[in-house]
Amino acid sequence: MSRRKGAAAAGGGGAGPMEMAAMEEEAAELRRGPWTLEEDNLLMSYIACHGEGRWNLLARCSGLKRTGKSCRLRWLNYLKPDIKRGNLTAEEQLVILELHAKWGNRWSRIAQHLPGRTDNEIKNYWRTRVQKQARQLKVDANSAVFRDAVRCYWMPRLLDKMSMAAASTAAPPPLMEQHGHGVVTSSQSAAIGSDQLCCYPPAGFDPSPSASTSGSTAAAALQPAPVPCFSELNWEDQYCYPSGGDLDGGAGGMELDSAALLGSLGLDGLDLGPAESYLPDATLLDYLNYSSCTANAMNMMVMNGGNYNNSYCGGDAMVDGDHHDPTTATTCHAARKLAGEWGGGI
DNA sequence: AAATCCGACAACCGCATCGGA
DNA sequence: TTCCGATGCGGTTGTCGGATT
Repeated sequence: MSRRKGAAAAGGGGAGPMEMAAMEEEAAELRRGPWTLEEDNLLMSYIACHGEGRWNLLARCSGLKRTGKSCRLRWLNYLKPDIKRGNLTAEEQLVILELHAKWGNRWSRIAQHLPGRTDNEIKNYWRTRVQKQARQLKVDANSAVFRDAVRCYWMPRLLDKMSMAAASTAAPPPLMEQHGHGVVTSSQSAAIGSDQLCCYPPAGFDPSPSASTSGSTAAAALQPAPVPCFSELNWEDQYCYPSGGDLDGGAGGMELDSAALLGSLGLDGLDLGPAESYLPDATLLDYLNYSSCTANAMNMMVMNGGNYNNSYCGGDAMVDGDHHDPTTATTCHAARKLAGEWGGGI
């Protein structure tokens, strides 16, 4: 990189020799690069006395040999007391993915919806992790194909994590909140490591724009180890109970405990009506083999205003005779019901 | 153990916008 | 209305530390 030498480069035309000399002298004194502890303390104590703003004045009067811009950035991105540090939670990642799909690279706007996070941090997250996934898929991070991949495979995995974190801590599950901007997550803090992104498509995903849903070439490119899906965590142990018949009507099987499932989703008391009115017929094996995720279905439905995308799983779960997941079906049904109760304006 | 690679993030830069004189 | 300094925003790069060879 051919980086310009600080403010010295800004000293363009119009200035006389004396002024130029003064500017060069000033520029020569300006510090660049990483901030020291002393500089941080100086900046913090100045702001404690005089408040934020007027950064150029601050830079001149505080004794810091930094530009006003540099001071502002250091304060906003690092020193400000309400800055939240550490890995982005699954929920925060979800918000970023959703809002970026909506607004694009409007980092500061996105940051406004993530208290304690800076636009710089979000931007870095996007560039280092999200774009990496796009590169592995060999698609543009801003392309519709990649957005679909994010929505259909990445977001559900994040929602899985949220569900799993909720289950492991016995804390209340994610509650969907209705915000003006769209998504919507609770305040869980399921912090995950930077290496734990889970964005892998199922077999059959092909990112090429002209491709159909078969013949995956990109699945192998997405390397993060799959995180166990909600449905892989013996959901039938949690939300089913022994009954005289399978869900498909066979003998000696399990029946879905809708109340328990809805309770896990924070939707206690939601009246779904009779299960047979929306649950499909299928064998338990079908359910176990079907890697759709209950909480995902719920959240995705809510995010999409009840218009669940069949390419994911919900539509199939409701109508496809080969693949059924009663938990998904239940939550899809619940989401549609909620969408209706909320006036469809989710 | 040393060299190299790579990811994460702090920091800088240029440009756009805003607001006051 | 215009000018100009201050501020905000997004793109890009430098640096550091851990992982890998």
